[in-house]
Amino acid sequence: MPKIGMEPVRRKALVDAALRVIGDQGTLSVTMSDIARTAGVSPALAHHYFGSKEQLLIATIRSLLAQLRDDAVAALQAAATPREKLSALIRVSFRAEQFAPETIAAWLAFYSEAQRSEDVRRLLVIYARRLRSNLLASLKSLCAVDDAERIAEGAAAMIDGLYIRQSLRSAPISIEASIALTEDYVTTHLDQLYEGRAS
Amino acid sequence: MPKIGMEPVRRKALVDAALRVIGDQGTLSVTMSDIARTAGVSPALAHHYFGSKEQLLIATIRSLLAQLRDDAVAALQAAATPREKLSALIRVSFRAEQFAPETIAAWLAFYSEAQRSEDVRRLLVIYARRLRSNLLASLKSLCAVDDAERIAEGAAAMIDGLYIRQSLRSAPISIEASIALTEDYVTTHLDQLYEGRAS
DNA sequence: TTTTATTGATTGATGAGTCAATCAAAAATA
DNA sequence: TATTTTTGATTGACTCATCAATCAATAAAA
Repeated sequence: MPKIGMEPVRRKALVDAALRVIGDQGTLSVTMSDIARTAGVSPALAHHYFGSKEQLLIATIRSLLAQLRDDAVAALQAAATPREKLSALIRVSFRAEQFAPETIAAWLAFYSEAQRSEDVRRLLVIYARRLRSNLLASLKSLCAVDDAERIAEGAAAMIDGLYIRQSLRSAPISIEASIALTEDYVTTHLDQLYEGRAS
Repeated sequence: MPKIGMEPVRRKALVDAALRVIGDQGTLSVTMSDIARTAGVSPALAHHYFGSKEQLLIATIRSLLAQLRDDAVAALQAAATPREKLSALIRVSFRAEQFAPETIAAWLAFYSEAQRSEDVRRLLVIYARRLRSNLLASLKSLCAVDDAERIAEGAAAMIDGLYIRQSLRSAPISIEASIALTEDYVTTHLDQLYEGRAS
């Protein structure tokens, strides 16, 4: 079997397998054996290519993040006006794929891991910053900078919060409802800036 | 040493120790030894009183929840009007103690565990429902029921989201800022219902 | 003496990481 | 073309550490 140039193929297979296994089990306490089996290779090979479980996990988060970034970039390009870009960002966050129970479970596991691993934390901070700054960029065209910052912070928090609530699967809020709630937040706060000027 | 009537004392000590250790390490993958040592007893005693690690963890979540409930009840009683009750609920959620990094780390760990343990999930659902219904009760006095439901959902999501973002400790939003953001959300949405009636 | 509290010692399971050995494609050589 | 050498890919078997859970034994109250 050994053909040459297997490395990239195996790396990708292992990363994909890791994401699937983590999502299914809802924890980072999955075994290298589980991941390797899902990828169709031996545990030893996983160690051969990634050196340690920690490194494989980090590569897995990176992959998730890259995917999210690509989606956001594409969505932003397809949108013309700042207001449309805002909506596009919100919609991307709640994509069916992103909002799938297994994906959410994986995110939660990573957040929890970030309490221990500085590397993981740094990666998640990148995600948080990116969401915030993407929102901010569009908002700045629509209102004053300090208002924009406040609204971006609020919208980002609401998006993350809807994720968490989704993870409990109790009275699950639909994707559309989540989008509507976030859109409503942004719209209402933008409108408010140009209507009432009382205290 | 063996004095009689130790059981409740030890149970409490173990639960408190569990919460502290979990908060410090940011994971439920703490050892019974760690917890027992922190509580000043042997690991065997922890098993004696709780039967298993799982049971000790469940008792720990229950304790966190009970504390939160008591705080909420007290805060609600001290508030007179529905609008004041709303503010009180928001403030309780962001109490310094609740918002401490270790407490947040513990919450995250429990959310992650809820993906696996039905018992844990059920307890967290109780928390989510309670927050939502507390908010709802006050909101119903201030606006139409369907608006109240929407606003309660949004406020609850924002509170949870601010927690998550706090857990990353990047550009940490202060307690006051978190309260202000949530208050602003509620206020703006309530006001909006009585001002603009355009599309 | 009986009961309750408590622990040290032990067990059994699990899982990360290592390593020497194997296998087959590719490259070099005849 | 046929043969040998080299090298990347791959794994089974093993080590070492960790940890939950058990249990028999001890000590102090009642």
